[in-house]
Amino acid sequence: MAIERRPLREQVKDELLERLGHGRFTPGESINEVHLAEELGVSRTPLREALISLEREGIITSERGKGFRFAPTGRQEFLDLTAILIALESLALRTSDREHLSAIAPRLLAEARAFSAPQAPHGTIERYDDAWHALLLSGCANARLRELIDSLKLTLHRYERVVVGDHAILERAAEEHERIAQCLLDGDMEQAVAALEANWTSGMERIMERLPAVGTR
Amino acid sequence: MAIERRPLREQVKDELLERLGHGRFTPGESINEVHLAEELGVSRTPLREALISLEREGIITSERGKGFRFAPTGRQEFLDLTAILIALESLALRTSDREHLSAIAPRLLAEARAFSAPQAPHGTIERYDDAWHALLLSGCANARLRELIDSLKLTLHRYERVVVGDHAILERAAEEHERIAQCLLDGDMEQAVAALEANWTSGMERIMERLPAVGTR
DNA sequence: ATGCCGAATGCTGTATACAGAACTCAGCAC
DNA sequence: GTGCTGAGTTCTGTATACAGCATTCGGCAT
Repeated sequence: MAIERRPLREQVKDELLERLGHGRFTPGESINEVHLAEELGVSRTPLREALISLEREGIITSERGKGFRFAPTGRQEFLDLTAILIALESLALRTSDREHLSAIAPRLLAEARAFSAPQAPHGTIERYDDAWHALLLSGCANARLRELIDSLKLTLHRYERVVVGDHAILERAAEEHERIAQCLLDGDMEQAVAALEANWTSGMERIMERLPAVGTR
Repeated sequence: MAIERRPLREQVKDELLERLGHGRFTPGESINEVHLAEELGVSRTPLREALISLEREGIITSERGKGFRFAPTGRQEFLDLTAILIALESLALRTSDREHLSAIAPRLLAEARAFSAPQAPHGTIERYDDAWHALLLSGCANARLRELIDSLKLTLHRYERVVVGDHAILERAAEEHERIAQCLLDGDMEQAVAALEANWTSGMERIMERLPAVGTR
């Protein structure tokens, strides 16, 4: 039955990410360890361990004597992160096993189309884009690269809140996904990579439009 | 006078990296927190914080109940890491400010040539390659990208020990650096990126030749 | 009213304490 | 001799304690 017994620090980390995704923390907000630990029902030790881990991921900042705070967001950082992720996902796709890609291409197409359909079941919506990309890169043998991409996506998620709930944007993404899948079906890697980059650029622009010009809250 | 008063956890982290670079730990080795903390003259708390930070960088692994150990190395992981770094440094170079590149190109050339010279002062040798690449990317405005590259290089350093002290290899690298600098002087970005990738590939091959086939110690 | 100073408070950074999991090894059955 | 078992030991994961820095706020001088 596999009783999952993970360290508290990891559970705390997940919980913090979850709350951040739901907007229960705001970027720049400073963290009171005692209060937060109490609220989470753990001691300061695993909380601090989780914070240090998140700090290395760039989601949290710390300053000697001042403690931790959620890293401020900014338009420039968003652009920077996006540029990195484009490069990494392109690499992952290019170096994926061709056979595996051919094998999953139909599924990639199907899932994109299923999502375009009027009412996708709720709950799957938020995760759709992530899930699709994860499937796309499931044939990437470079484990390190996959982990890195996942980690960076966590930091990008902080920006995606501005478009959460906007179905039109996700539909547009699904269309772009269809295009990528089609390229893979055709076995045209160059086009697939180009389409993937276009997908990223398009998503980036949608978010940029909605990010306040300065401060980015 | 700027008395540097950094948190112990960071000093510990640096010390561990230093020791790892000098081969005082071997990949796969497991860590006894009490002993190591004592040896470093700190308590377990900042040591564990340093270990958790290094874990996120991929230099250390942990398993619930078993504690921490230095992450095992492997030929495949080395290749994986190299592929990532090629992509990221290429990106960094391509997106660097052209004017800044023109400005530093002469220095890049000079440093590469100075190093090729018979006897470069000792101590500068080990850091030469890193320093040169850092200078090359000094015009990259993407701070996040620069941090990421630095972080990944730390993990690569674990593999470079096999060629440490081999001056021939560094001279070859210096020649490749000259080529890159020359491209930059000519303002030929495409060629510069290609030369940079060649530099990486070449270095990778030199190291691969010397990595034991299995286990990678 | 404004700005400086100092006590008081709160919070972080580090050390230590404690409970329970994992490992070790002697003893015993076979 | 080999394999199992269980007490003892070691170590980790988490909680708690403590010292010192940072911040706040009231009082005083200007």
